[in-house]
Amino acid sequence: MLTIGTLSKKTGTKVQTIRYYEQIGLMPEPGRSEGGQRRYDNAQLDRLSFIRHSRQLGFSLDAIRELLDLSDHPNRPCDEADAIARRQLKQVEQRMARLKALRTELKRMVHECSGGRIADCRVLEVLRDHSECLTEHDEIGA
Amino acid sequence: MLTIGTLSKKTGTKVQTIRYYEQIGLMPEPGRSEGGQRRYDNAQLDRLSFIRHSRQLGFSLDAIRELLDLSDHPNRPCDEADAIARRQLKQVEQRMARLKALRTELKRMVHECSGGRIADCRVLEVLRDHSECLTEHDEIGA
DNA sequence: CTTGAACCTCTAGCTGCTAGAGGATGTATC
DNA sequence: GATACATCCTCTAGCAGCTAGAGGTTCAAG
Repeated sequence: MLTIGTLSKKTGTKVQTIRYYEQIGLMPEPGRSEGGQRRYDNAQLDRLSFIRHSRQLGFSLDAIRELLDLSDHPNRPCDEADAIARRQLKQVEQRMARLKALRTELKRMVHECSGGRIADCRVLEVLRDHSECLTEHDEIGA
Repeated sequence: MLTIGTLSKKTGTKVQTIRYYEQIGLMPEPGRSEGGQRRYDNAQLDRLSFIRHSRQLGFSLDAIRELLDLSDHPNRPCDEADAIARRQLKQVEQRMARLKALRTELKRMVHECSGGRIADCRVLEVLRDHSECLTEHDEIGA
Protein backbone atom coordinates (compact mmCIF):
# COMPACT_ATOMS: atom_id res chain seq x y z
CA MET A 1 0.00 0.00 0.00
CA LEU A 2 1.47 3.27 -1.11
CA THR A 3 0.76 6.75 0.14
CA ILE A 4 0.29 9.56 -2.31
CA GLY A 5 3.68 10.90 -1.36
CA THR A 6 5.41 7.65 -2.24
CA LEU A 7 3.57 7.52 -5.55
CA SER A 8 4.65 11.08 -6.12
CA LYS A 9 8.31 10.26 -5.61
CA LYS A 10 8.22 7.05 -7.63
CA THR A 11 6.71 8.72 -10.66
CA GLY A 12 8.09 12.21 -10.38
CA THR A 13 4.58 13.62 -10.24
CA LYS A 14 3.59 16.30 -7.77
CA VAL A 15 1.07 15.27 -5.16
CA GLN A 16 -1.32 17.96 -6.31
CA THR A 17 -1.09 16.70 -9.84
CA ILE A 18 -2.03 13.18 -8.81
CA ARG A 19 -5.09 14.50 -7.05
CA TYR A 20 -5.87 16.56 -10.11
CA TYR A 21 -5.71 13.46 -12.32
CA GLU A 22 -8.13 11.79 -9.96
CA GLN A 23 -10.44 14.77 -10.09
CA ILE A 24 -10.65 14.73 -13.87
CA GLY A 25 -11.14 10.98 -13.88
CA LEU A 26 -7.79 10.02 -15.37
CA MET A 27 -6.80 8.16 -12.22
CA PRO A 28 -9.39 6.05 -10.39
CA GLU A 29 -10.46 6.88 -6.87
CA PRO A 30 -8.04 4.98 -4.66
CA GLY A 31 -8.80 3.21 -1.40
CA ARG A 32 -8.49 5.14 1.82
CA SER A 33 -6.92 4.58 5.21
CA GLU A 34 -9.12 4.62 8.30
CA GLY A 35 -8.33 8.28 8.71
CA GLY A 36 -9.26 9.02 5.11
CA GLN A 37 -5.85 9.21 3.42
CA ARG A 38 -5.37 7.79 -0.08
CA ARG A 39 -3.73 4.37 -0.43
CA TYR A 40 -2.54 3.09 -3.78
CA ASP A 41 -1.57 -0.29 -5.18
CA ASN A 42 0.81 -1.30 -7.93
CA ALA A 43 -1.82 -1.22 -10.68
CA GLN A 44 -2.33 2.44 -9.93
CA LEU A 45 1.38 3.04 -9.88
CA ASP A 46 1.60 1.51 -13.35
CA ARG A 47 -1.27 3.61 -14.58
CA LEU A 48 0.31 6.81 -13.35
CA SER A 49 3.65 5.87 -14.91
CA PHE A 50 1.85 5.34 -18.20
CA ILE A 51 0.21 8.73 -17.93
CA ARG A 52 3.45 10.48 -17.08
CA HIS A 53 5.41 8.85 -19.80
CA SER A 54 2.76 9.72 -22.31
CA ARG A 55 2.79 13.32 -21.14
CA GLN A 56 6.55 13.40 -21.59
CA LEU A 57 5.98 12.32 -25.15
CA GLY A 58 3.62 15.24 -25.56
CA PHE A 59 0.27 13.46 -25.64
CA SER A 60 -2.66 15.52 -24.41
CA LEU A 61 -4.65 14.34 -21.44
CA ASP A 62 -7.50 13.56 -23.82
CA ALA A 63 -5.29 11.43 -26.01
CA ILE A 64 -4.02 9.65 -22.92
CA ARG A 65 -7.55 8.98 -21.83
CA GLU A 66 -8.17 7.26 -25.15
CA LEU A 67 -4.96 5.29 -24.93
CA LEU A 68 -5.78 4.10 -21.43
CA ASP A 69 -9.22 3.12 -22.61
CA LEU A 70 -7.74 1.12 -25.42
CA SER A 71 -5.27 -0.65 -23.21
CA ASP A 72 -8.19 -1.88 -21.12
CA HIS A 73 -9.43 -3.87 -24.12
CA PRO A 74 -6.48 -6.04 -25.17
CA ASN A 75 -8.42 -7.98 -27.77
CA ARG A 76 -9.42 -5.11 -29.97
CA PRO A 77 -7.33 -4.26 -33.01
CA CYS A 78 -4.72 -1.64 -32.35
CA ASP A 79 -5.34 0.70 -35.29
CA GLU A 80 -6.72 3.34 -32.99
CA ALA A 81 -3.72 3.44 -30.72
CA ASP A 82 -1.59 3.57 -33.81
CA ALA A 83 -3.63 6.45 -35.22
CA ILE A 84 -3.29 8.45 -32.02
CA ALA A 85 0.46 8.00 -32.05
CA ARG A 86 0.65 8.98 -35.71
CA ARG A 87 -1.38 12.08 -35.04
CA GLN A 88 1.01 12.97 -32.26
CA LEU A 89 4.00 12.41 -34.49
CA LYS A 90 2.49 14.64 -37.11
CA GLN A 91 1.93 17.40 -34.60
CA VAL A 92 5.49 17.16 -33.40
CA GLU A 93 6.74 17.41 -36.94
CA GLN A 94 4.62 20.45 -37.63
CA ARG A 95 5.84 22.14 -34.52
CA MET A 96 9.42 21.41 -35.46
CA ALA A 97 8.95 22.92 -38.87
CA ARG A 98 7.52 26.06 -37.35
CA LEU A 99 10.28 26.32 -34.81
CA LYS A 100 12.82 25.94 -37.55
CA ALA A 101 11.42 28.95 -39.38
CA LEU A 102 11.39 30.90 -36.15
CA ARG A 103 14.96 30.03 -35.40
CA THR A 104 16.08 31.24 -38.79
CA GLU A 105 14.34 34.54 -38.29
CA LEU A 106 15.58 35.04 -34.75
CA LYS A 107 19.13 34.21 -35.74
CA ARG A 108 19.01 36.73 -38.51
CA MET A 109 17.66 39.38 -36.17
CA VAL A 110 20.31 38.77 -33.59
CA HIS A 111 23.18 38.61 -36.04
CA GLU A 112 22.26 41.82 -37.73
CA CYS A 113 22.13 43.76 -34.50
CA SER A 114 25.36 45.66 -34.21
CA GLY A 115 24.86 46.85 -30.67
CA GLY A 116 24.20 50.53 -31.25
CA ARG A 117 21.26 52.61 -30.14
CA ILE A 118 17.66 51.43 -29.93
CA ALA A 119 16.82 53.68 -32.84
CA ASP A 120 18.96 51.57 -35.14
CA CYS A 121 18.25 48.23 -33.54
CA ARG A 122 17.64 45.55 -36.11
CA VAL A 123 15.78 43.42 -33.60
CA LEU A 124 13.09 46.01 -33.11
CA GLU A 125 13.10 46.92 -36.75
CA VAL A 126 12.38 43.39 -37.82
CA LEU A 127 9.65 43.04 -35.23
CA ARG A 128 8.10 46.22 -36.53
CA ASP A 129 7.97 45.06 -40.10
CA HIS A 130 6.91 41.58 -40.97
CA SER A 131 7.73 42.15 -44.62
CA GLU A 132 11.40 41.97 -43.75
CA CYS A 133 11.00 38.34 -42.85
CA LEU A 134 12.50 35.84 -45.21
CA THR A 135 10.56 32.88 -43.91
CA GLU A 136 6.95 32.22 -43.17
CA HIS A 137 6.49 31.75 -39.49
CA ASP A 138 3.35 31.25 -37.52
CA GLU A 139 4.10 30.12 -34.05
CA ILE A 140 1.00 31.45 -32.29
CA GLY A 141 -1.11 28.63 -31.00
CA ALA A 142 1.57 26.05 -31.62
CA MET B 1 -10.01 56.48 -37.56
CA LEU B 2 -10.28 52.73 -37.40
CA THR B 3 -12.85 50.61 -35.64
CA ILE B 4 -11.76 47.63 -33.64
CA GLY B 5 -13.09 45.36 -36.39
CA THR B 6 -10.92 46.99 -39.00
CA LEU B 7 -7.89 46.73 -36.74
CA SER B 8 -8.79 43.10 -36.21
CA LYS B 9 -8.83 42.37 -39.92
CA LYS B 10 -5.68 44.35 -40.69
CA THR B 11 -3.62 42.55 -38.08
CA GLY B 12 -5.28 39.16 -38.01
CA THR B 13 -6.06 39.58 -34.34
CA LYS B 14 -9.44 38.66 -32.88
CA VAL B 15 -11.48 41.54 -31.54
CA GLN B 16 -11.58 39.96 -28.12
CA THR B 17 -7.84 39.63 -28.11
CA ILE B 18 -7.38 43.32 -28.85
CA ARG B 19 -9.61 44.20 -25.92
CA TYR B 20 -7.65 41.74 -23.82
CA TYR B 21 -4.38 43.45 -24.73
CA GLU B 22 -5.90 46.74 -23.67
CA GLN B 23 -7.06 45.22 -20.41
CA ILE B 24 -3.59 44.00 -19.49
CA GLY B 25 -2.06 47.32 -20.50
CA LEU B 26 -0.24 46.14 -23.58
CA MET B 27 -2.34 48.35 -25.82
CA PRO B 28 -3.22 51.89 -24.68
CA GLU B 29 -6.80 52.91 -24.09
CA PRO B 30 -7.98 54.21 -27.44
CA GLY B 31 -10.26 57.14 -28.11
CA ARG B 32 -13.98 56.56 -28.28
CA SER B 33 -16.80 57.56 -30.60
CA GLU B 34 -19.72 59.57 -29.23
CA GLY B 35 -21.56 56.34 -28.61
CA GLY B 36 -18.58 54.87 -26.75
CA GLN B 37 -17.01 52.62 -29.40
CA ARG B 38 -13.24 52.32 -29.68
CA ARG B 39 -11.49 54.32 -32.42
CA TYR B 40 -7.87 53.67 -33.31
CA ASP B 41 -5.19 55.58 -35.22
CA ASN B 42 -2.21 54.40 -37.20
CA ALA B 43 0.19 54.50 -34.27
CA GLN B 44 -1.99 51.96 -32.54
CA LEU B 45 -2.19 49.86 -35.66
CA ASP B 46 1.60 49.79 -35.75
CA ARG B 47 1.80 48.87 -32.12
CA LEU B 48 -0.59 45.99 -32.54
CA SER B 49 1.30 44.76 -35.60
CA PHE B 50 4.47 44.82 -33.55
CA ILE B 51 2.81 42.82 -30.80
CA ARG B 52 1.39 40.27 -33.17
CA HIS B 53 4.57 39.80 -35.07
CA SER B 54 6.47 39.34 -31.85
CA ARG B 55 3.93 36.76 -30.70
CA GLN B 56 4.38 34.92 -33.96
CA LEU B 57 8.07 34.78 -33.21
CA GLY B 58 7.21 33.24 -29.87
CA PHE B 59 7.94 36.14 -27.54
CA SER B 60 5.93 36.13 -24.33
CA LEU B 61 3.64 39.04 -23.55
CA ASP B 62 6.07 40.06 -20.84
CA ALA B 63 8.98 40.08 -23.24
CA ILE B 64 6.91 42.11 -25.66
CA ARG B 65 6.12 44.59 -22.96
CA GLU B 66 9.84 45.09 -22.44
CA LEU B 67 10.50 45.39 -26.13
CA LEU B 68 7.76 47.99 -26.55
CA ASP B 69 9.18 49.86 -23.60
CA LEU B 70 12.60 49.88 -25.18
CA SER B 71 11.34 51.07 -28.51
CA ASP B 72 9.85 54.09 -26.74
CA HIS B 73 13.37 55.20 -25.83
CA PRO B 74 15.28 55.33 -29.11
CA ASN B 75 18.41 56.83 -27.59
CA ARG B 76 19.21 54.10 -25.17
CA PRO B 77 21.69 51.40 -26.12
CA CYS B 78 20.10 48.34 -27.62
CA ASP B 79 21.81 45.60 -25.59
CA GLU B 80 18.63 44.85 -23.78
CA ALA B 81 16.56 44.28 -26.87
CA ASP B 82 19.37 42.16 -28.17
CA ALA B 83 19.46 40.13 -24.95
CA ILE B 84 15.72 39.48 -25.09
CA ALA B 85 16.00 38.22 -28.64
CA ARG B 86 18.93 36.00 -27.75
CA ARG B 87 17.03 34.56 -24.83
CA GLN B 88 14.17 33.79 -27.15
CA LEU B 89 16.48 32.17 -29.66
CA LYS B 90 17.93 29.98 -26.95
CA GLN B 91 14.47 28.89 -25.87
CA VAL B 92 13.54 28.02 -29.41
CA GLU B 93 16.66 25.95 -29.77
CA GLN B 94 15.97 24.07 -26.56
CA ARG B 95 12.45 23.34 -27.63
CA MET B 96 13.68 22.07 -30.97
CA ALA B 97 16.12 19.72 -29.30
CA ARG B 98 13.37 18.33 -27.12
CA LEU B 99 11.03 17.87 -30.02
CA LYS B 100 13.71 16.07 -31.95
CA ALA B 101 14.06 13.47 -29.22
CA LEU B 102 10.31 13.09 -29.09
CA ARG B 103 10.08 12.63 -32.81
CA THR B 104 12.64 9.86 -32.73
CA GLU B 105 10.74 8.03 -30.05
CA LEU B 106 7.35 8.47 -31.67
CA LYS B 107 8.66 7.33 -35.02
CA ARG B 108 10.06 4.21 -33.49
CA MET B 109 6.79 3.49 -31.73
CA VAL B 110 4.77 3.92 -34.86
CA HIS B 111 7.10 1.94 -37.07
CA GLU B 112 7.23 -1.01 -34.73
CA CYS B 113 3.48 -1.32 -34.54
CA SER B 114 2.51 -4.09 -36.87
CA GLY B 115 -1.22 -3.52 -36.66
CA GLY B 116 -2.28 -6.53 -34.61
CA ARG B 117 -4.24 -6.60 -31.39
CA ILE B 118 -3.99 -4.10 -28.56
CA ALA B 119 -2.37 -6.76 -26.42
CA ASP B 120 0.67 -6.77 -28.71
CA CYS B 121 0.65 -3.10 -29.57
CA ARG B 122 4.11 -1.63 -29.48
CA VAL B 123 2.74 1.87 -29.05
CA LEU B 124 1.13 1.03 -25.73
CA GLU B 125 4.03 -1.14 -24.71
CA VAL B 126 6.51 1.66 -25.13
CA LEU B 127 4.27 4.05 -23.25
CA ARG B 128 4.03 1.55 -20.43
CA ASP B 129 7.73 1.18 -20.04
CA HIS B 130 10.01 4.16 -20.18
CA SER B 131 13.08 1.93 -20.04
CA GLU B 132 12.42 0.93 -23.62
CA CYS B 133 13.16 4.43 -24.75
CA LEU B 134 16.36 4.99 -26.60
CA THR B 135 16.43 8.75 -26.16
CA GLU B 136 15.99 11.04 -23.23
CA HIS B 137 12.86 13.05 -23.68
CA ASP B 138 11.26 15.48 -21.37
CA GLU B 139 8.61 17.44 -23.10
CA ILE B 140 6.47 18.29 -20.09
CA GLY B 141 6.52 21.98 -19.43
CA ALA B 142 8.12 22.77 -22.75
C1' DC C 1 -36.92 55.01 -39.87
C1' DT C 2 -35.72 50.55 -39.94
C1' DT C 3 -32.66 46.83 -40.40
C1' DG C 4 -28.70 44.22 -39.29
C1' DA C 5 -23.84 44.02 -38.72
C1' DA C 6 -20.71 45.40 -35.59
C1' DC C 7 -19.91 47.17 -31.27
C1' DC C 8 -20.17 47.29 -25.85
C1' DT C 9 -19.35 45.06 -20.89
C1' DC C 10 -19.14 41.23 -18.07
C1' DT C 11 -18.42 36.62 -16.77
C1' DA C 12 -16.81 32.12 -17.39
C1' DG C 13 -14.14 28.65 -19.80
C1' DC C 14 -10.02 26.32 -22.02
C1' DT C 15 -5.16 23.21 -20.85
C1' DG C 16 -2.52 21.30 -17.35
C1' DC C 17 -1.23 22.08 -13.68
C1' DT C 18 0.57 24.78 -9.14
C1' DA C 19 0.26 27.19 -4.70
C1' DG C 20 -1.62 28.30 -0.38
C1' DA C 21 -4.88 28.40 3.64
C1' DG C 22 -6.41 26.02 7.45
C1' DG C 23 -6.91 21.86 9.50
C1' DA C 24 -6.63 16.40 10.31
C1' DT C 25 -3.77 12.12 10.35
C1' DG C 26 0.15 8.97 10.94
C1' DT C 27 4.31 7.50 12.95
C1' DA C 28 8.34 7.76 15.77
C1' DT C 29 10.12 8.83 20.14
C1' DC C 30 9.94 9.58 25.03
C1' DG D 1 -0.18 8.07 26.86
C1' DA D 2 1.88 12.53 25.25
C1' DT D 3 4.20 15.12 22.02
C1' DA D 4 6.30 16.52 17.83
C1' DC D 5 6.37 16.99 13.12
C1' DA D 6 6.02 15.27 8.46
C1' DT D 7 2.59 14.21 5.59
C1' DC D 8 -1.99 14.13 4.44
C1' DC D 9 -6.84 16.25 3.64
C1' DT D 10 -10.28 19.69 1.12
C1' DC D 11 -11.13 23.89 -0.94
C1' DT D 12 -10.27 27.94 -3.55
C1' DA D 13 -7.72 30.70 -6.55
C1' DG D 14 -4.08 31.55 -9.80
C1' DC D 15 -0.83 31.08 -14.06
C1' DA D 16 -0.53 32.17 -19.79
C1' DG D 17 -2.99 33.76 -23.48
C1' DC D 18 -6.56 33.88 -25.08
C1' DT D 19 -11.77 32.46 -26.62
C1' DA D 20 -16.78 32.22 -26.30
C1' DG D 21 -21.22 33.61 -25.01
C1' DA D 22 -25.09 36.39 -22.85
C1' DG D 23 -27.57 40.36 -23.11
C1' DG D 24 -27.71 44.84 -24.64
C1' DT D 25 -26.25 49.35 -27.58
C1' DT D 26 -24.50 51.94 -31.68
C1' DC D 27 -23.61 52.86 -36.44
C1' DA D 28 -24.20 53.22 -41.39
C1' DA D 29 -26.77 52.02 -45.38
C1' DG D 30 -31.03 52.05 -47.78
